[in-house]
Amino acid sequence: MLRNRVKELRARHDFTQSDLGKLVGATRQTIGMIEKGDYAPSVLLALKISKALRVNLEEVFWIEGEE
Amino acid sequence: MLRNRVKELRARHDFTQSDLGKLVGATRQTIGMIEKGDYAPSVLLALKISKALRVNLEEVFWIEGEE
DNA sequence: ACCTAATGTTAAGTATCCTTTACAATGAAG
DNA sequence: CTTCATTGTAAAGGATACTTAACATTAGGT
Repeated sequence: MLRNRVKELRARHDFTQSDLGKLVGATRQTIGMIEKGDYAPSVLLALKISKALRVNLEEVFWIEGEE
Repeated sequence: MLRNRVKELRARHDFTQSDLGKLVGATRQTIGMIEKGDYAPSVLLALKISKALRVNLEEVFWIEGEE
């Protein structure tokens, strides 16, 4: 349902999962799970992630199948 | 921490809490709680809400105190 | 071959979201 | 004043997010 580009955008900044986790106040496991698509983060964490990756939230997270 | 303009934007569309809830697949109570700031929705629900309100997610939800 | 950083992946537990049900408060319309 | 739609609120429970801890795998550097 929810898709994301966290892994791609994180790599673009040369952040490790740990780096990004620290930047947004989450664990590396949480980042890993989100990248894998295992679960959808809260909007709070999603906002922090998109801010850390310097893009709009919709460029990181979007609903699969929307037009 | 998380602030939002759901109530204001919902009124602008003449949606009741029930209307918006049905549009996004949530209950009116959930919408009410979000408007009240009682909790931060999932990014999935937040995306659906911003889509129903026809604005970018960041125009509906934002982190208090960011520059 | 060894060491280390990074990632993958599980399991268990805590925290938070979200629903269902229920009842109260408000306000507009008759 | 009554009726109805809307909203506020709260408790209980189910679903999901997130953490901590642990161990495995991969890749690079020495």
